[in-house]
Amino acid sequence: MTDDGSLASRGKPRVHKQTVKTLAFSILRGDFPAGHVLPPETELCDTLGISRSALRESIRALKDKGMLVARPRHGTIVQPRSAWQLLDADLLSWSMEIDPGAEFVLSLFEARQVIEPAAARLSALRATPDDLAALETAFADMTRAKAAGDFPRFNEADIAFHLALLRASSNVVFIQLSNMIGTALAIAFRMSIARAREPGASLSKHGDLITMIRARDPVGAENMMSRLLAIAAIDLGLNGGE
Amino acid sequence: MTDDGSLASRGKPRVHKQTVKTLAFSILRGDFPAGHVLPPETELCDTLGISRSALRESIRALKDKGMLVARPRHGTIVQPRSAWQLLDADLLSWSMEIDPGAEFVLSLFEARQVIEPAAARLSALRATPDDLAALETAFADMTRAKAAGDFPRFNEADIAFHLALLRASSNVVFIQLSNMIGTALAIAFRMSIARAREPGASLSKHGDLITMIRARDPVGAENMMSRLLAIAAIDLGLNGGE
DNA sequence: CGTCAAGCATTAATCAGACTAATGAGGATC
DNA sequence: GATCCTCATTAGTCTGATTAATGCTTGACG
Repeated sequence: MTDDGSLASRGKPRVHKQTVKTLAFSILRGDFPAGHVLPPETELCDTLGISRSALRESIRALKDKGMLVARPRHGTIVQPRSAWQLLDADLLSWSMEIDPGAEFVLSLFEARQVIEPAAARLSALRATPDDLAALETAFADMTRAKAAGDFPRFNEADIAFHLALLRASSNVVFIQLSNMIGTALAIAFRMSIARAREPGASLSKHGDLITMIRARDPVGAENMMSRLLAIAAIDLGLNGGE
Repeated sequence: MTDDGSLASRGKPRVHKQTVKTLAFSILRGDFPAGHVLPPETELCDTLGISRSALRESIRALKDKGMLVARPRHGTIVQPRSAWQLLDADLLSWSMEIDPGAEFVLSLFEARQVIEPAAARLSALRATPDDLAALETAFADMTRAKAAGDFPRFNEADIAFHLALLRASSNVVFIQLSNMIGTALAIAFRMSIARAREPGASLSKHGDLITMIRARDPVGAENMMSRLLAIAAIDLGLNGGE
């Protein structure tokens, strides 16, 4: 799921996976605009130099993501963006790799501002010792990475922290949105880099949040997370939504 | 996407789609517990009476949903629930059809309590005339259906209302969660039926919500939606989360 | 007896080509 | 002009053969 062919991710460059990415990128890049019918299967097989089974499995994947629809006699046609399942793990990472788009970035952050405080509240009510340990570990990694000036590693630990928080909420829906949150954080990091800002100004707040959760203070945890995200919003140059 | 073979949904009973459902149901029902390897492709083809291409496309779909993982020499193994992408449209409807599960239902409702008030707030800021018209139409349908005592139709209109609200928020992430919200509402409706309760006690609140949005009152809209959901929580016998 | 490497067997992944079915277009019929 | 029939196009399905990945067995070696 997380491995592409680009990085030598231990082993096996499956054909259809590569094809899926190729086709998806073509669509994302706009080579095939919405409503456009792409060439017949046999022709595409020729172009891509693969067999029909492999191509069909690739197309199946893209159909399940809402990017394509196939009908006999008509061909395979590209669906408008509105039909895509943008929260799909693959689609999310691809569109991030190409170009997230300002509107999408804003939507992601708005969603974080709503979901993460709620997750913090629930975590304060339900977090298990294991959950707290995961949060502590991530926080320790963040602290260490910042001290070392290793910002990529800091971002990684930051993401781990927020995902651990979602898991601690014990809410299945929130946990399922981990991909979205993780992607949003990765984008935020890249934007910070682009602006030559130092990320991690809110490090101490993360520690305070753990304290709140440990103290079983749902209101405090929720507020702390809101404040944390408000700082992040300023860092990103967003107005914060209010 | 939305059509199954069960209902005569205008035309074409595709083989692999039926197979996907069959396999998914077997897994959901627990015939194949997590970690279990299902029979080799050739054998499964025999059992199901289909060709390998069809079976393979079906398995691809389930792999993309996180339910299966295939490795040469080992076979295709069933993944634990934690690896499944539960917010996937198909998976959501299937697990609802089989058995939602109390924990999952609670998670869905908690997510609604967080997301929908926020969507209401954003709608008050951004709703276009078209969005308002969609809300009005859905509300009118609700009113009419309730007057006629047609509860299934009422539920349908209710879902349309909430989806229109998400769309009016202009937040891509919220819009993408339409499936989840719709499913949650459908479950809520079935639970109400099971308890022999009359749904729709909060009808007037929906109208008030439209008024708030029309008046561009974000705080009022958010509060109204929260109250509306609190009523729904009571109807469902949930404690409401606070 | 334990360790490691080569070969073997199993299974998914891929390829190749034919056949089937759905469906819109265009022509024949009235 | 409208209706029905035929046909061409394209995705869907089937069949079976080949390739590649990988755990397991086996046996050599220490």
